[in-house]
Amino acid sequence: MRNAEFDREQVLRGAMAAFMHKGYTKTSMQDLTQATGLHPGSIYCAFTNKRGLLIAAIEQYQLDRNEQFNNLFGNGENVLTNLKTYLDHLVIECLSCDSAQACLLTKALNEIAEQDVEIRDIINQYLQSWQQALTLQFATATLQGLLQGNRSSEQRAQYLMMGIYGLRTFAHTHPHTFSLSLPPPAFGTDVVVDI
Amino acid sequence: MRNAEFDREQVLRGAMAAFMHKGYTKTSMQDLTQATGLHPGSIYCAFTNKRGLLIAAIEQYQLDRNEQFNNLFGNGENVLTNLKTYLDHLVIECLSCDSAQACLLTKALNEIAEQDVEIRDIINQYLQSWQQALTLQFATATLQGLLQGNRSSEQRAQYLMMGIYGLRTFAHTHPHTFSLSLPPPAFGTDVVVDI
DNA sequence: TTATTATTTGAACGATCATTCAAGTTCATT
DNA sequence: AATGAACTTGAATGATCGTTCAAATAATAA
Repeated sequence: MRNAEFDREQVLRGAMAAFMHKGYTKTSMQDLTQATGLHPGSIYCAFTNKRGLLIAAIEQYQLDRNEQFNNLFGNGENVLTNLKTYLDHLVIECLSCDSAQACLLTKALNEIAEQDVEIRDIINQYLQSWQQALTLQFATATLQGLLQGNRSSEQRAQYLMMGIYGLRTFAHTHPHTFSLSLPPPAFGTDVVVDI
Repeated sequence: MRNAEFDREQVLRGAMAAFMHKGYTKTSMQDLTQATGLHPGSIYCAFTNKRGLLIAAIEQYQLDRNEQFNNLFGNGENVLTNLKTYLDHLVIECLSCDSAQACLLTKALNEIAEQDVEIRDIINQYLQSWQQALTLQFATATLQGLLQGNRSSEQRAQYLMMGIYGLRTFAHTHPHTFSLSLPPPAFGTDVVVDI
C-alpha cells in the first residue's frame, strides 16, 4: 500500500482558482498540472477526469463556503446583524475585483449547465442548500419578531439569492469603477430589512 | 467585384444561437459552419476570426435587443406600464427554458471577460447603453409624477439591471420547476413601483 | 466579351487538447 | 529485508481544434 503524497484540499483549491480564472473549457490539463502541482497521471488516478476534478473542486468550494457561512451565523448574535455583515462581506469580495470574485457555482453553471446535466444538478443542489440555509435564518429572524410584512421566509431567501446573483454579475460589468460609481442601492446594509 | 452571397443577419443569428447554446470556447468552427451555413473560408473572409464572428454576433444581438426595446417604449403609453410589460416579457422568456433564455452579453461576459479585455469592454459598453435607456425611462416617469421616493433615475436603472441579472441566473438554477415553484417575488408586475 | 476582383470551397496544416500507459518510485505489510 | 500494491512520472497518442490557402466560381466594370 501507499498513500497519496499530495494535500487534497490544497490541490482542489488550486484547481478551483484555475477554473474560476479561465473557466472550465479554457483551463487545459497543462494549466491544471501547474495549478495543482500534480502530473497528469496523478490527476487521472485521483479524479478520473478533468471533469472529475471540476466536480471535486466544486464540492470543495461548497464545503469552504458552507464553513464560512456557519462560522458567521453560528454565533448567538442578532440574525439581522449577521445577515447584514454577510452581505457586506459579499460586497467587499465583489469590490476586490480579482478572479475569485466570481462564484465557482454560478460560473460553472453558466458555462456548462446546458451541456452536462449531471454537473448542473450537482450545482443546483448546492445552491438550493445555500438558499435553504438563508431560509432558516429568515425563519429565525421572524420568530424573534425582527421582520415585518407577510412574505414567507422561503420567498425572502429566494429573493435574496436573486439579489446576490445580480450583484455578482453587476460587479463583472463594473470591473474598475465599481467602488467609484454608485454602490448598488439597497445592498449591504439596507437590503435585509427591505426584504 | 462580387458581393457576398449570404444574408449577414441570418448568419449572425445562427452564430448567436450556437454561442448561446454551447458557449464561445466549446463552439467549434464545425458547429459554426453548420449554424451559419458558411464554409470556414467564408467565415474567415467575412469575419477574420472565430473571435471576430463572436464580436459581430454580439453586435447583432445588441441591435436586435435595442430594436425590441424601442418598439416597446416607442409608443406613447404610460412609462410604468411599459416597464411592467417589459419585465413580464423577460420573465416569460426566462420561463421558456430554451438556451436563448440566457443573455448573450452576460453569458459571454462570464466566460471570457477575464481573458479578453477588448470583448469585455464592448460588452460592458452595450450593457451600459442598455442601462442608460432604462435611466431615461425612469426619468420620464419621474417627470410625469409616476414615481415616489428620492432615489435617482440612475440608481433605479442600476438596481433594475441588477435585478435582471439576478433573474436570469435564478432561471438557470430552476430549469424545470421555475414556473411550479414560487415565482420570483416582486418581479414582473410589482418590481417597478417598488424601485 | 474580356479582364478584374471578390467570394466560395473544402482539403490540409500545425498546434493543442484530454487522455493513456509503461516504467519508475515509494511505502505499508509480512 | 523482501514483497507487492498504489502512486508518480512524463513522454506518447489519437482526436479535435482554429486557421490557411490554392483552386474554382461568380459578379462587376471596361
